[in-house]
Amino acid sequence: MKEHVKDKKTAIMGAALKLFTERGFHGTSTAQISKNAGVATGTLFNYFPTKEDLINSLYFEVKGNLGHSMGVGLEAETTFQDKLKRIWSNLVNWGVNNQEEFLFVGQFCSSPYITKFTRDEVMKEYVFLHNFVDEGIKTGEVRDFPAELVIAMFYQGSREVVNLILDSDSSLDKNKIIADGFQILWRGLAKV
Amino acid sequence: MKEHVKDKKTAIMGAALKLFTERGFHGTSTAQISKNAGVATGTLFNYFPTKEDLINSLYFEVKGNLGHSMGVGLEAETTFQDKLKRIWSNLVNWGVNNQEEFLFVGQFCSSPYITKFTRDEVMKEYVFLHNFVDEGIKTGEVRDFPAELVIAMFYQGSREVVNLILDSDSSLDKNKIIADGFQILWRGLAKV
Amino acid sequence: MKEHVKDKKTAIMGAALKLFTERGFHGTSTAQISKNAGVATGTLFNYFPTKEDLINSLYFEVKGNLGHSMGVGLEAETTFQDKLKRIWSNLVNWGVNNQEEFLFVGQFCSSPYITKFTRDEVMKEYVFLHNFVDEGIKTGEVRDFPAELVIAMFYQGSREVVNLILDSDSSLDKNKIIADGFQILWRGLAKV
Amino acid sequence: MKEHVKDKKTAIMGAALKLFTERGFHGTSTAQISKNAGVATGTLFNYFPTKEDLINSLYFEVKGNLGHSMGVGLEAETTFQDKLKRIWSNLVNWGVNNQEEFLFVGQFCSSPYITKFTRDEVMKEYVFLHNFVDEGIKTGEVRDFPAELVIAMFYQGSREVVNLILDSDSSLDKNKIIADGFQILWRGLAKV
DNA sequence: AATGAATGAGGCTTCATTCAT
DNA sequence: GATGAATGAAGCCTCATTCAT
Repeated sequence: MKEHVKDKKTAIMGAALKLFTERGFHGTSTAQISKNAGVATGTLFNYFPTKEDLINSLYFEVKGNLGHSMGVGLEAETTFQDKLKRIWSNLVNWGVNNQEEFLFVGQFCSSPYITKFTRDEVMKEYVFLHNFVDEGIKTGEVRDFPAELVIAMFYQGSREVVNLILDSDSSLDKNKIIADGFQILWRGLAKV
Repeated sequence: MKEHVKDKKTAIMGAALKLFTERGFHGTSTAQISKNAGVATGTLFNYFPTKEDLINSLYFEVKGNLGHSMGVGLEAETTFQDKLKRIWSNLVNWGVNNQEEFLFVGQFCSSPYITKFTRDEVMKEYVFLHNFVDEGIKTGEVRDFPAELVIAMFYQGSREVVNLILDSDSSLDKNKIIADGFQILWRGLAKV
Repeated sequence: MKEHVKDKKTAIMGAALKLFTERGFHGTSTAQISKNAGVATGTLFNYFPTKEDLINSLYFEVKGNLGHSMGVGLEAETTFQDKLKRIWSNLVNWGVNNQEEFLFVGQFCSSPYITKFTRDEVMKEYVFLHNFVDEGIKTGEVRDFPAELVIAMFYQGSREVVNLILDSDSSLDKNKIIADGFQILWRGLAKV
Repeated sequence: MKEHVKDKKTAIMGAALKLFTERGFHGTSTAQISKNAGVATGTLFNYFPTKEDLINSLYFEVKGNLGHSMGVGLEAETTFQDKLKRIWSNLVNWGVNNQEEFLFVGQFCSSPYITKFTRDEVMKEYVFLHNFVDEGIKTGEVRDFPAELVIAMFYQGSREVVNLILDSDSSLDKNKIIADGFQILWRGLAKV
């Protein structure tokens, strides 16, 4: 029974993810979402009181998921550079392997439909990245730039690499771009 | 007479710029735009047959404007690095001085409401940036990375710097961030 | 349950019939129809995706209904003349007893809002009249005129009789006009 | 100058005739009429204070024109039958030679946009037809049917003949249909 | 008389949400 | 919980008409 319930909820979120990404928030009707999810129009509102609740739940889940992926396998790395590189490739690979989620996050990260509450809640997953970079600056591995600047260029840099890989016109090798991108950043950031 | 006409059109585009940026395309009604522009609902449609025509005209104008600004004062610079730095600060300063335009472009550059035609038309302004970077790679000023990657990191990097400057929480010095940002990139890109 | 549904649909079609006939297609707003039918504005579109779909459904139903009525009781008649007379009075009586439908058909039979598809679909009901007249000409009951001409004069003749009967100014006896009208036609058409 | 004025007015009425017939009253915008007439939107309202005024003027002119044509050459005929036949072919030929006017009259003769005033005004042209038929009944040339019935079948009969001739699918000879149609009617109406 | 930009009421249709089954 | 018909506010766009030039 619990399974059954989860099925419908998952189906709704899946359909919403796809449609919101393709057509935007107002461009997608709850009826379309229900239809794509294979449930009745009323059912959606059993799980999400409001269309905005739905997109906020979705954003929370997807961005949280990204936050988790970011840190996977970090303990296996020893040097600061290797750890940072691992985070970098985790970010890029998540985007490449979860294309819809990647586009969704990019599109709605600064959307007015995502409440400040959701945004703040999600940020908690990213504290560790801030701490990690701060640490790097303190220990001198990274040159003395404002931490926000470093994080922003790092995070958006990884997104650009994903875009390049996903861009069907481009025939570049995935792993090479990941490595090249990191090299640019690391040479730019590292001391010496 | 021509002035009068231009007034209304300009007022509509101005209101649309602000509202589209704040609330998205579907989140903004043509009635709101007309009201904010101080014209009747019907007047908007005298100038733009369709809401989509309006946003496309707007995008064309705004992004074209950005394209122009990018190259201003370039002839005063001599070295490749100085030229690139000038482009960088042109980009950042345009964003800081044209906040609404900056956010608008960021939000709608990959929106489905902007037609391929508009996008292609606008791209023409950016050919010179591609050529410039290609040249830099060929002459060895820039290390041998894929040009797309370099351009993407450069362009998006400049956008991140603008975001940081505009971010009211941040109390960082504008010129320092511009310089720091460029330094990170240049060290990452330049040969030796 | 089914009843309830049918109620609303029927109410909408009834209101549409009356209003379209009185004020024309563009002269009638969907809001007026909904209001007259006692349903919400949106409800109309649950049953008819489009205003044009509504008028086409209506035309199909009404003209089909007329087609059916035309042949009622035909088997009770023996001679060709009696059969034709029965069709004649069926046509007239249908018009007199279904005034709104009668006017509706007259007004929209050559309207651009009725699609060719609807028109063709409806025509199927009238094939039998064509065959019947053809037969009459072949057996010599009817003089050798083009069948189209005969049918047109017959069908439109019946319509004129209805108009005369409905015309409130006229104080003529209904059955007499029906008989007179048929007499004129029959004397005009019959051999000898 | 007077010519010039008449030119614009005529152009407007011509465009209106065509468009009203093709797309109906509400289906045609005054802007479309102006455009087709080659004048500015405002100009139309210099001649016709209202869209309804325009269609009423048009109806008055067109139907009056038909009324006139009906009686042309009547004095050349001697017998009642020949005179009636002349009216019949005048009616048919007017319709065939003035297709747009013919359709316009058919479409708007019972339209709510034509005021009772216009309708009555126009009727004056048709008094003579009534008198003519009355006379025929009184002298015994025509059998004793209600005059309204005779006129209705006569007038609508002529319209059906026009429809048949204009119907491109039909390959019937024009003059034969005119003669056949009259024969049907005359045999139906005439004493003996 | 001629023009056409401006107006704003009104038309068709969509859609988030409710609720009786 | 699940369903889907019903609702009516709100959205995009049209259009008859006015009026300053």
